[in-house]
Amino acid sequence: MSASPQSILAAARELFLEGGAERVTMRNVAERVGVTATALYRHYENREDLLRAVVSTGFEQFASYLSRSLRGKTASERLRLSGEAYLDFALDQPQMYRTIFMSVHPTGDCSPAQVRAQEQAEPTWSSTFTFLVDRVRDCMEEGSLKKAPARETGLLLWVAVHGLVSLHLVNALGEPDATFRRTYHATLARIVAGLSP
Amino acid sequence: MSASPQSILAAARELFLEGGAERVTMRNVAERVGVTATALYRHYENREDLLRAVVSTGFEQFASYLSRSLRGKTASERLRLSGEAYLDFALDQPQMYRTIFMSVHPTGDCSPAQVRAQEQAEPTWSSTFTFLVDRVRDCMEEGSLKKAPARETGLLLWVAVHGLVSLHLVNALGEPDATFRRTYHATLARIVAGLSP
DNA sequence: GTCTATAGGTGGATAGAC
DNA sequence: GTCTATCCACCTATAGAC
Repeated sequence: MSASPQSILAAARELFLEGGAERVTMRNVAERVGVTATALYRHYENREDLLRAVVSTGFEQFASYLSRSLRGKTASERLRLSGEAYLDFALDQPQMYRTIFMSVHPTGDCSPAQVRAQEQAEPTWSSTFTFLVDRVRDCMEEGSLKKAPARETGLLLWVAVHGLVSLHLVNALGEPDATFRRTYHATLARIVAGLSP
Repeated sequence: MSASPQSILAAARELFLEGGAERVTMRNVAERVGVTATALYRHYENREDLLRAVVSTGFEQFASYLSRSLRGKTASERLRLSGEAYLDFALDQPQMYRTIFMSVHPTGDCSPAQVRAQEQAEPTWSSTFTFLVDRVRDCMEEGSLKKAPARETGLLLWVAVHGLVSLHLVNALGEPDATFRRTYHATLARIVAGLSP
């Protein structure tokens, strides 16, 4: 059996999507690849290193989901598509969403693992926020949103979107995905209505 | 040394507030109480039992925070105080907030631990939601909120409040508590403005 | 009620043979 | 590159002496 970094990463990713980070143990990954645990250390320094690679793929995927929304022809269409992309990612990859947006990434200097996790996570948060603010600004220039500080409006939208998604992902709303999509759309529509001219 | 159920629970609670459930191990608790781990089994059946007791205190505390808001004299004052109580709880007991509102409690029948956790959690979610909806209905009758389906408006407010709090608790907003309080108030004010007559 | 001793489990990581 | 053998750390939980 030959184990490439790619095959190892793929196995680790599978396990992660199935059951989150805790499921990604050297032993579990090795078993799925078809080698022993020690073999993995030829390709990844340690578990933390492997886990970081897994989460990296998640960050990239999230960014690619969001960027799809730029294909919209009008500013308000692009904003709508952003909301859609955000929802799609959360429902397609709930474990990734939890890791990126629902896990603690401390501010203070802590363990090296957490410091590195934050270095990855922070750009994702701030670029998510920035992306939304840009969509909002476009809409304000286009006239489809009331003029207001774009950062405040962007935050308001992010908070609503994340609030909905994260409550759904812990089953606090008690809705299946399909029903939740309607709740999501309806709630956002009401919020956007309050921000429209 | 004598170890009462209370002293054990207190130690477990301390550890939980410091570092979440994972820190609550029989060994850690025992060390803090001043006995050996095996002694704990005289007072709690097992770790799950002890952890459940810890989380129970959190649920009760959350309920007591919320109920304080009923002292407000007008409906809109009570709604405002509810938002304040929610924020206070989240900032006072972030680990508890995470456990109650940011941890997965699966819908399907899973391990006994998760089933029991859900039995505890679900009433808390739905009673939180119901509590908010009641405040909203009061406000609508009072005329301080536009007439609309109270459940939808209540959900909208819960989503906003939880979105703000949970992003703050994972440090996604990069604000210290004091600054965040202002962001919280400002954002909610804008949302409520959109719902006012 | 609390102790010591102990069983049995999961997981990360290394040394050295092949 | 991968294996076996092994060590270490940490956890839950029980049996039986005191």
